[in-house]
This record gives sequence, structure tokens and C-alpha cells, in this order.
Amino acid sequence: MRTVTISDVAKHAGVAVSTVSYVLSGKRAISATTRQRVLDSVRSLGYHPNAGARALASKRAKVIGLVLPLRAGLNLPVLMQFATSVVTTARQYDHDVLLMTADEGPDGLRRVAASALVDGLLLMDVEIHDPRVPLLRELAEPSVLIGFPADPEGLTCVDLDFAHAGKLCADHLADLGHRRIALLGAPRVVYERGTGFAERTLAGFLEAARSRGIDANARPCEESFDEVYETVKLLLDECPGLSGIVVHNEAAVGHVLGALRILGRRVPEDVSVMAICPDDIAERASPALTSVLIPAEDVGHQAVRLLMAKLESQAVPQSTLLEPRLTIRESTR
Amino acid sequence: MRTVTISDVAKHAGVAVSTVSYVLSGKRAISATTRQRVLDSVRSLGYHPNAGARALASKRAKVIGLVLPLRAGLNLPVLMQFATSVVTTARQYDHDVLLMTADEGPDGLRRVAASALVDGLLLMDVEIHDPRVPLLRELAEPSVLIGFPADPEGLTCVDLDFAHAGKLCADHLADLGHRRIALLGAPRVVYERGTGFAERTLAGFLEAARSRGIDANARPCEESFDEVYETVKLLLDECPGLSGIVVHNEAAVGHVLGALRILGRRVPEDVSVMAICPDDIAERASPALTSVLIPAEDVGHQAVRLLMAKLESQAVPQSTLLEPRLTIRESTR
DNA sequence: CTAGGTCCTCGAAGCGCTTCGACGCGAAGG
DNA sequence: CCTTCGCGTCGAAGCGCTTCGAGGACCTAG
Repeated sequence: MRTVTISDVAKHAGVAVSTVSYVLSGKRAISATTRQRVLDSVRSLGYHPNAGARALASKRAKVIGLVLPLRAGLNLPVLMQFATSVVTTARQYDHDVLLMTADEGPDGLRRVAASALVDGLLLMDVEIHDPRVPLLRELAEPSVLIGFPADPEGLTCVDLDFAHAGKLCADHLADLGHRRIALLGAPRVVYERGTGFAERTLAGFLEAARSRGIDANARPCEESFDEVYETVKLLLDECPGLSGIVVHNEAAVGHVLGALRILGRRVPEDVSVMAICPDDIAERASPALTSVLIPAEDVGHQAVRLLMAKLESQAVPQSTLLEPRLTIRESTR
Repeated sequence: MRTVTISDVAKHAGVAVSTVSYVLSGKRAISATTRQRVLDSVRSLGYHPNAGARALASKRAKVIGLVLPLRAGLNLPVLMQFATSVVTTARQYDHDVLLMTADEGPDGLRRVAASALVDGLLLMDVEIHDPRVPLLRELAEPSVLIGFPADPEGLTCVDLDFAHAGKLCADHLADLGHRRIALLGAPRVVYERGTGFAERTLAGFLEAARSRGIDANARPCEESFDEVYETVKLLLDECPGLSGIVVHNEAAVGHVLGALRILGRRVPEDVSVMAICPDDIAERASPALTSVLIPAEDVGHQAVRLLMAKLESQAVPQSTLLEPRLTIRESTR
């Protein structure tokens, strides 16, 4: 069973190969009757254009590269959500997604770009001083970054507005009348890595607390139960009257509640707790946590949209910040 | 800056285009001096073969399709781990990975296969009665499944030996002298979906317990703290003297320990707890959990290896089961 | 009645690569 | 000495598609 080619379709429909091509691409006007005849042939033969041939002739692969961080550092579920939303959105634009990991480094990008395997690139988890950024600037292929490098000049970046997320938390607690609040953050290494989002959250949190005139403290925190317990205890000890805790560390969310339970503090009667995390984690906790959502799907969607615009050589904004969303549940009052 | 083609390289090295091709593919003998001259030109011009042209001429895209389940049901981190190991392994075989989600269904598979976008397919999370399986049988492209459909005849399947994982748990607890043990499982919906792995674990667990002559109970369990708490309590109530619990539900691991703490049972003094989960979750718990590892990376690696073998038309076993690994930590005695 | 459009369709020239058959050359064999 | 046989290299024929320039058919305007 040889695979069906465009010339099989042409023969079957009694037209020229180029006519079939124009019917399929819509790049020239074709009479309704011819168009229909061609489409019928396409259907009855089960024709699918050969991707390689198409890419070769048109210089468009209709594939975009998605580069995931290899270091499974943080936030795997969010990553997955993001990846699937990228694939889904790309398909809406009739594109496919080539999955790459960061461990091939800049060379990997150069390889797929130079070989015309992909038309554009989507990079996740960009760091402040990312070695891939200079390369992206000189590459002919357009790219979109998730996250912000030190100098975003000439690039296209998308991210959640983490500073705003921090502010949202502080404001919510302040609105409820809390006067002493604290943020339990990501592991220290996350702050040091320079991805920037952890710092930005913290800064937004502290800044909002200050402008509301309330007392705010913060600590990074590892993810094991014991360390979470210690950190919670420390926070409680060093801030007498602490009545609001923000958790910006997905893996620690459950442990924080466990620790408070052991320490005899009721949530939300004695202390209000909120988290910056996906909704399912917040909902699964007991009590269900008031939370600020990281809209991974929106980020993926927007990133693809921007990349597609660049592929059409449309101008796009250099930076796009997505608004976080606060959902009030049972853990704050 | 036009992109450099194979004929640029040929000109630069003073040889024929075909010679360059043979140097690069190694499919014909080329003298050492010519080879070196060509390789030098390749390097100094920065030549990267055009993927589309190569695919068109050779009928090999050097790309494999990886189909992830869209329903983010379970186990996102494991999924990610798996995906990255697939990409990494594929790169070792000089292949790239096209990411697809299951929501395009069988049509998506047909599309990428018929368009020669991919040379082979890797499907994750195959269900007992998977609508994609019949299609795979008639497709010219080879495929490898993660998981087992009802009838694996004529397919190539890889999976963890879940029955063995269940047995490992029961045996470990029996070896420690426990006489009444229980398994706290995945949410009920997972059992009903027919992916099979949850049932197989349970069957292995019960069978091993029976053959060791000890008492075993089991319950599915949702993932919220409250439901986990209820389930643990129920288990404890209905089996007086219960001294060993196996958790086969990643999201519930932390909650089980929290519930036991509240119920006044010490781990491992009063009750031994073990989990079937990734190592990082087990290590992060307090106390660190004895666990059986789902070797996601091995699965990815093996799956790619098998697919590559099929691409070379080598014969491969119909089913490959990967051995689970027991790691003894602090939570059992 | 003819010049000039418009609307559709066609043929052919690539896109950059792989692969097949052919060929020149020096070495080995009769 | 001439034939035979590798070995290393070359040229050319596609792979299946897009796209450009051309041109036939038909219509409108002069």
C-alpha cells in the first residue's frame, strides 16, 4: 500500500498537481466545482500531505520547539499543564510541537533552528542570566520566553505577574484585619538560582504589606516535613501575634497545615493560611485553602499566540504579564 | 545570510554533493583524507542538514511521536520524568520527539503517521479498551505502548510490574512480622477507568499476603485530607491490630502520615507505613518512607530502545515488565 | 469587432537531500 | 601483458510539495 501523494489526488480529480495544492492552501482562487472535486478525491483517497516535502518546498515546518527545563526543580504539575496547553493551542494554529529539554543547551536550539526542524521556539523557565538568550537574539527563528532574563530587550517574554500575586496575598490578609503576617517561601536554592519569580513574589508581598502599614516577615523553606515544621515554629516564635501565613511552596502546603495542627493552631480561627499554588492542591487541603492561582494554561496559550504572531511577522509586545487570580476558600478569615 | 546547504559544503571541500552525503551518513567507504576535508568544511561553514529535505529523500524523519494522556489524572511528576527520559534517550539515538496529547484521539495518530512527520509512536497511559489500539495495528509505523490493553497481541508493551510491586510490599511487611496489613489505594475512579495498573498492584498485594498467610484489607481513597483521614480511621477500626499500611496514592502519602499523627499512632512504632511512589515524595515525608519506586526513567528509556529496534526492523518482545525497587527507610520496622 | 481584463487552471522549476548505477584507477591474478 | 576486482568518487534521478509565470476562456468596454 503505497502512500497517497498529491499527484494521486490530482489524477483522481482530473486536475493538475498545482491545482490541488492551491485548493488545499487557499492561496489562489479555485472554482467551487473544481474545489469540491479535489476535496472529494482527498477524502476518498485518504490523502495527507507529506510533512517533509511541504517543509522543504515552503520553508515552513509548521512545528514549534518547546524547551522544558530538565532540572525537575519545581512545580512539575504546572509544567505539564503548561506543556499540554501549548500543544493544544499550537494545534489550533495547525502546528505541532517538538519537545526538547534544556540539557542540550544552546547547541540544541541551534541544531533544530538551523536544520529547519522548527519554525520557532518556546523556552520555559528562563533564568536571569541565561546562556541561551544571546543565541536567541541572533537566530533567524522567532522565539518566546516564559520568564524574564536580565535584559529582555529585543525578546518576547511572557510570565505571571508574581509581584502582583505577592501583593494580592498581603492585601487580602490586610483586608481581613491581620496586622502581622509572614511568607513561607520556596527552598533557598530557588531564590539563589535567579529565576526571579520567587524574589518578585516576595518583593510584591513585602511592598504591599509596608504600604498597608502591617508587619511582614518571610523565610525560605525546604520541602521536607521536618523543615517545614521548624520554619513554621520559627515564624510563630519570632512574630508573636502572627495571624496570617502565605505559602509560596507547593510541596510544603500540606506540611504547613500538618505542622499547625500539631502546634495546636486552628485554621482559620487562630491563623489564616493562604497559598500561591494550583487550584487542585488548594482544594485538596483541609481546610480548603484560599489561594492565588498560577494560570499555567493561560501562559501556554499566550506564549503560542505570540509566537504565531511573530511567525506571521506581526509586531508583538516585548513583555506580557498575566494577572494572578485570588480564590477565597475556607482557610482565611 | 542564506542557510548553508550540502552543495555549499561540497563546493567548499571540492567534492561532489553525494560524497558529502556519504561522509555524513557513513553508508559508503570514503578515504580518510576526503572525509577529513569534508568534515572540516562542515565545521567551518556551520552546516546543518535540512530536516525536511532529509526526511523527503530518505523517508525517515528521525522524529518519534510521544502521546501523553490529556486527562492529567494521576501522577504528573512521574509523567514529566518519563517525558524527559524519552527525549534524552531519543536524542542518544539521534532522534527528536514530537509531543502530542491524547485529545486529538486516533485521528491525531493517523495524521502524524500518514504525513510522515514521525517514524514511530510512543503511547502513554494506554487503557484496557483503548480506541487507538486497533489503529496502531494497521499503521505502517511501529509503535510502543506504556501500559497494557486487553489484547496485546501484535503490539509492543512496556510497563512496571505492578503486581510485583504489590507483592514486594506485602512480603516486606510479612518479613517484619506484621500479621494484619492494609492497602490504601488510588481514588475509586482510577480503578474503574481500566488502566489496569491499580488493579494489578492490588491483586499482587492480596495474593502475596494470602500466600504468606497474613490478613490483608484494601480500600480505594480520594485525595483530600478529610477523605484520607476517614479512610485511615476506617481501616484502623475495621482491622483491630492493623500494624502495616501500604499507600498506593501519591497525593495521599502526606495526608496518611498526618492522619496517623492525629490519631495518636506513631510511625513506625505503632504502625509501619510504606508507599508506592517516587523517591522524592518518600524522602520528603516524616519519617522518611520505605517505598517501592516506579522507575519512570527506565520505562521511558526502555520504550525508546524498543521503538528504535522496531525502526530497524529488529524483532522485539511483545511485553516488557520492569522490576520495581524496594527502598527501606525509617517508616517500617 | 477587437483590445484589455478577469478568472481559473496548468506546466515546470526548484526546495536540499539520499541513493543508485557508473566509472576511473591501481592492485592482484592468470 | 591483459583481465578482473575492489575502492573511492561522481552525476543524475528522484522524494512530494509549493509557487511562479503563462495562457485559455470568457466577458466587458471602446
